[in-house]
Order: sequence, then structure tokens, then C-alpha cells
Amino acid sequence: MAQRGSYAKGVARREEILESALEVIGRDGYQNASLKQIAHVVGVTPAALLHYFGTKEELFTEVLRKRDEHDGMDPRLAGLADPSQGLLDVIRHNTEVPGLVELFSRLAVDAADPAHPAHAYFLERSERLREAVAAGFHRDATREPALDPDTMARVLQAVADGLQLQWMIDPTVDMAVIVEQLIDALAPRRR
Amino acid sequence: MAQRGSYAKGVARREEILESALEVIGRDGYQNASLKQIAHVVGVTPAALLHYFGTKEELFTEVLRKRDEHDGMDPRLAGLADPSQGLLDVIRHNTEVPGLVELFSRLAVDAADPAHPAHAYFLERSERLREAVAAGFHRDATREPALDPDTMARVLQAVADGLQLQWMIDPTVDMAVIVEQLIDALAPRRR
DNA sequence: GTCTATACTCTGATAGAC
DNA sequence: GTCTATCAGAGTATAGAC
Repeated sequence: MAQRGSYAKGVARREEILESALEVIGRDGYQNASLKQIAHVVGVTPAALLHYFGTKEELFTEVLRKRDEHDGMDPRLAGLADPSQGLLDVIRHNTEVPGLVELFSRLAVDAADPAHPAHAYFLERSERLREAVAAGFHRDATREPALDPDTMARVLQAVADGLQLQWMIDPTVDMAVIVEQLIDALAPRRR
Repeated sequence: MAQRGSYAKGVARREEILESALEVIGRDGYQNASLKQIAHVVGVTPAALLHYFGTKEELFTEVLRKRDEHDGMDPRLAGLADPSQGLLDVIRHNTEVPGLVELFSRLAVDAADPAHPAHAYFLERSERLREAVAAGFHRDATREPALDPDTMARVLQAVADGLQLQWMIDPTVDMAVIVEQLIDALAPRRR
């Protein structure tokens, strides 16, 4: 329903806009990423952006979805023997794209409003992520978690998000090391 | 330097503005708290607000400072035999003022920019909070932390902030219970 | 379907009158 | 000291050109 043959140009433009938005946000940060700026990079007017995404908030929500797609979030978190490794990989990678961390955190706050287009995104993502982490610990026989899997997953998600806030304000904070110590303390390896 | 005798009216107005802003934000949420809205409640024009605080960002930063003042954050976190109780009290209280939680989280993101007026606020607050928590665990002989006090404090701060993000999107999340379970798992009581 | 031109509203901010 | 009048910029809605 979305793309037939003759809509090829539109689909390409859509992708181009998302990529440009990713680039502008990564480079100039979120606050300077106005519709005008992004439109200028694409070589188009702000209204053209709204033609494809309807609203600025929806555009940014799609940017986050594209990011998850790029990162292959699911396979990385779901497929490993040691579930903590996938999480640590994601955390280390985020260190290299501060603008996207900013966008993610900013929308996480705005999405508190149920009417915000990212509201559903965060609910779904959160659930998927927790299921993957919980399943990982359930599967991993080498560790012995001190908390039930769902609480464990919720705590890890909270720590990862909260450390990002600390890291944005003070980049010397080493997120990966702290999460690693926490996991080892909370789910020690059996022996 | 800030207040001499003849500026009494100005000082009073300043306080009035902060109290009204606290009330409006706590009740109606952050997103509708424009300068115009706040000014309307106080009974002045938006320009009057800027006369006292210079910029919107500085006004909101002062609102957060006033909140800490109201809550008596330091004594609550620093003075107790069991350091976890103070933290849990703060978390439970935050449940009743969602607008302020929203404001706090939003500014925590914006303050990533070192030029933002709240940047220094978050750095200082974060350090004070971690020192209080670390000192509390150091003093508490009934618990045996599995992590060094500073990492412990950083983790608890991150969990508290991260859970607020989850709670804003899904208010059924019980922040206090999760933090309580985490503390018991991470710093079990001796016996 | 794709996009420009234009205009409208709201925002935070400034200059200057009282 | 305080606030009115005004400003430039944001995001958005509409009409209509290609």
C-alpha cells in the first residue's frame, strides 16, 4: 500500500530526508535541527518535509525508528548467549552519536503525552527490549540473577537511560563500565 | 548585591512568580507552561517575567532550585540512618507532581549544552546527591554494598532518573518498589 | 503525487515609554 | 522598576503549479 512503482521518487525522497535529518541532528545537535535547516540540507522547502511526515514530531519519531533499524537492535539484544554483551555494545555505540542520544532522550520526555506520535514507539520499544533482556537472562545458565527477570530488565533499561542523562551533562562518565559492574553484582556468574 | 531595602517589591514579585510557576507546572504539566501562560496566572505580561529572570531557561532553572529548597533534598538524603529511605521518600513524593518530573527531565536534556543555565545546576546537584548517598551507605553498618559507594550512588541516581522516564510514559510503573528491590539485592542487610 | 509560495499563529526576546 | 509595543523566528495550514 505504501509504495507502488510510480512512487519511487517519493520513497527515495523520504529516505533522503530521514538520512539528512540523522546527519543534521548528529552534527548540530537536536536544538538547532529546525525544519528549515533539514529542508535546506535536502534542498527543499520546510513544507515539503511536512508533505511526507505531516508534522515535525512524526518526522523525528521516524528518525528514531530508522536508527533502531540501522543498529539492528533486536538481533543484537536477543541472539546472544550472554545477554549483557548486546546491551554493552549498544551503550558503547551510543557514545559515538551524541546527537541521537539527545534526540532519543528529548522525545522520551515529550512522549509522556499520550497524543505524541512517539508515545506508542516508546511503549513498544520498551516492551520489546525488556522481553529480550529477560529472555536472555532466563536462557543464560552461567549467571544467577538476584532479581526476577522482568524487574532486572526494567532496572537495566532505567540505568542505561539514566546514565545517558548523566553522560550528556558530563561526558567523562563511563556508561559501559558502570553497567558492567552492575550486572556482575546483580547477576554474578556461577562457579 | 541582589536585594537592597528598596527592591523589596521586586523581590516579592520574584518569589510570587516562582511559586506560581511551580504551581502551574505541577498541575498542568510542562508543555503548556509557556511564558504567556505563567504570566497570565501571575497577572502580568510575559515581558515582566523576562525582566526578572532574563530568559525562559533561567526562570525554569530557578524553579528547579526552588523545588529542591521546598523538598529539603539535602537533609532528607543526608541525615538518615538508612540512606535508602530518604531516596524512596523523594521518589514517592515525585509521583504526586508529574509536571515537575517532566520539567526536571526536560531540562536535564537541554542542559547537555554547557551554555545552558541549568548545566551548572545539574552538575552540582548530581555531585551533592552522590556524595550524600555514598556517605549514607558508608555510615550504614546494617548493609553490605556489593559495589563501591561512588558507583553505587551513580547507579541509584541513574535508576531513579531512568525510571522517571519509564513512569512518565507508563504511569503503572511502580518506581519505589523497583528501587527498593534493587537496593535490597545490591546492598543486602547483614545478619 | 510532489512540491513551492504564502500566510497565519504562537513562541521567546528586545526597545523604549511611563 | 515595570510593562506596552513590537520583533524575528518557529511550526503549520492551505492553494495551487507542475
